[in-house]
Amino acid sequence: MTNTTLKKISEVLGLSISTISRALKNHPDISEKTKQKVIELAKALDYEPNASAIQLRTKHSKIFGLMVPTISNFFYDSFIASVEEESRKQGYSLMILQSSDDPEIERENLKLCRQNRVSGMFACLGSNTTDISSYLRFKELDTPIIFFDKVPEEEGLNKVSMADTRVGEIAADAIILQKKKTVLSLFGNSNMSITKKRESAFKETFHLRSPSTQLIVEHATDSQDAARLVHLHFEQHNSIDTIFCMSDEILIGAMKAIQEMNLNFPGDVSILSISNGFIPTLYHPSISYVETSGYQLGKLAFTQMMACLSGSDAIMEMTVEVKYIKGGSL
Amino acid sequence: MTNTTLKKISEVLGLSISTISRALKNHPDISEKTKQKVIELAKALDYEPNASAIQLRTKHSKIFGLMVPTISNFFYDSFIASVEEESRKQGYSLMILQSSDDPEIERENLKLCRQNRVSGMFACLGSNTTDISSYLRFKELDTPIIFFDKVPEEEGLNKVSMADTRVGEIAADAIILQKKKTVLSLFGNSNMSITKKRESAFKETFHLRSPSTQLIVEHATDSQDAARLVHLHFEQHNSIDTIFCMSDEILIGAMKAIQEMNLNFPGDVSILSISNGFIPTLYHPSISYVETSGYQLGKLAFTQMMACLSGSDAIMEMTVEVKYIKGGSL
DNA sequence: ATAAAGACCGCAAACGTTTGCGACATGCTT
DNA sequence: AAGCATGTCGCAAACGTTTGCGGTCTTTAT
Repeated sequence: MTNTTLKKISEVLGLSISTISRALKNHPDISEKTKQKVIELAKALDYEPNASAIQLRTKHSKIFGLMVPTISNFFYDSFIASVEEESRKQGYSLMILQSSDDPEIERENLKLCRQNRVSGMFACLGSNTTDISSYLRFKELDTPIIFFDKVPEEEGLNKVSMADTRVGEIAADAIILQKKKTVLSLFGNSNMSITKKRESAFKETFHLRSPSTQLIVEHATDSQDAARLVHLHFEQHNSIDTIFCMSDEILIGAMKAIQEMNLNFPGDVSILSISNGFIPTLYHPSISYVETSGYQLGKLAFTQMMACLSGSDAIMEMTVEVKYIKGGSL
Repeated sequence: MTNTTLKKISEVLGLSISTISRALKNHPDISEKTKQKVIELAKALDYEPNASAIQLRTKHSKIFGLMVPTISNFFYDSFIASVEEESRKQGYSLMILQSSDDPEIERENLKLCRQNRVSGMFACLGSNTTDISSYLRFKELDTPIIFFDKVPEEEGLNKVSMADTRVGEIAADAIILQKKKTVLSLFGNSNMSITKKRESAFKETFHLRSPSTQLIVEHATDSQDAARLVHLHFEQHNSIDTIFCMSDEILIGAMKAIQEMNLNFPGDVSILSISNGFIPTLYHPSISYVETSGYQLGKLAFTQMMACLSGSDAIMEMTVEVKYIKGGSL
């Protein structure tokens, strides 16, 4: 079964290729009669325009690139789902790549996107990405690039992220309000800007409003590490009354440790997390959390992308607002 | 910043376009000296081949299409991650679409893939998809299409799935082995072949090996519905000693209900689930489950895709083996 | 009757590659 | 000296579209 092209239709109908093309796009130059004939035959022959040819000719790929460290992640997958949804509505497709936190793969993937001449790029930095020159090439090519979640610290780039300092503040406030004395605070990889922001705001808030609270700060590399840290500190301090987890991954580890130690919450220890809400509601009572929604972030990123595409050259750094969701654990 | 093309390089070097093209592909016709010069300049000018032009010329898009009902799902996202990983290694990109279980969107997405002339298609049917003619068009175009997870019942198609009847058997066996008397069995949407297979194998096994076990069978539409059903049956029967959940979604709902009723497991009730293992290990003790790995299924789908692309015209229906993972809940 | 104005359509170039074929020069064999 | 193989390269067509421009024919106004 050979593909049907404009040429084939034109030959059957005895018309020129350009007429067929125009007829299918409802161009005013073409008479209604021929339009009807063309459309009919096109349908009969299952004509589907060749995207490559159109891209080559028009230089509009109608494809967005999207890179995340990993797709299997509660935050990213909702972000992706959100962007995919909007893209589809606007007639764009998504090309999704995962970097696996490997700078080499990251570069390769970016190259792929450039070669496919994506119309725009959504990008989340890997945790150990230091050189962002590969990202900057998109700017040289006038391809808008929107950084999300883990964004570079350089100025002059389009970024959307959760209001991470607010996240830190709100979390700290919630804990302070409950008059907690000793809180084990678990953060993620400390060279990510997201960690820095959340951590410094968190600490700062305690410093200002409740300097007497004892803060034990740790950095976990993953779930297992978080569990290890919780075990460790509960063996040493028996005074810990609160655990704060800056991400789902860390929360999962912490909860495992708590259940293994047969601790009740909020009886024996209170828990607060930062999450999109899915994981916290799996537990009983549900975990209190500061909400960061990948879905909302996706919407924001998309509108920013559209703004760029429609000619706005303003560089924007936007954040989506966050709120505290009270569960039963704090 | 204008894009650099073969033409531009050729003009600078005073060579023909074809020579540039051949030099960059290490064609034997070109002398080492010119190759060096060309490669050097190409690098200096940040030459990146235009994928659309290549596609148009060679008819190889090097892009796979992948459609799932939703990306935000423990099973699918690991499947996607798996396929993405392999694709990248083989120099392919992935175009990911979600149908949101809407046949209309499903058709639109498939059209998009065809227009982009994907080299192959990975597809999972939506729960209320009945007409698969839109999928079959790929076959007419000689584009391999691999169905996974929720596959059509028609013959003569490439399919990979979990060994669903085995899944049902193993689950039933595990319950029988523990001599359970009354089991509340929660399945999903009953017009999906995956549900049918698991359910009939499950029932059949009980029928053969333990006809005295009382089976209460229900179909839940989602997590909430599963929770509702558990509450409902526990108010009526106080003899239920086991709950079986055919998916993560259902397990989550069931667990919520159990925790709300303050039931201990496996003390008050035993639990068995079908899952990739992530959700079951969040609870304590961890839930026993029959393992179905999206990751493995992805690998299998990919090898089948590669087989199709390398000319094999054998239609294959393959399944990945499953095993019982004993947790503490049964 | 003639000119002007639409209405309708075709020509051909262009987008950036790949590739079969032929051209030319050089060195080697008889 | 003629013939032949070999090493390097360029020509030009093709992939499937889009689009500026120009052409023809019919209609309408003068």
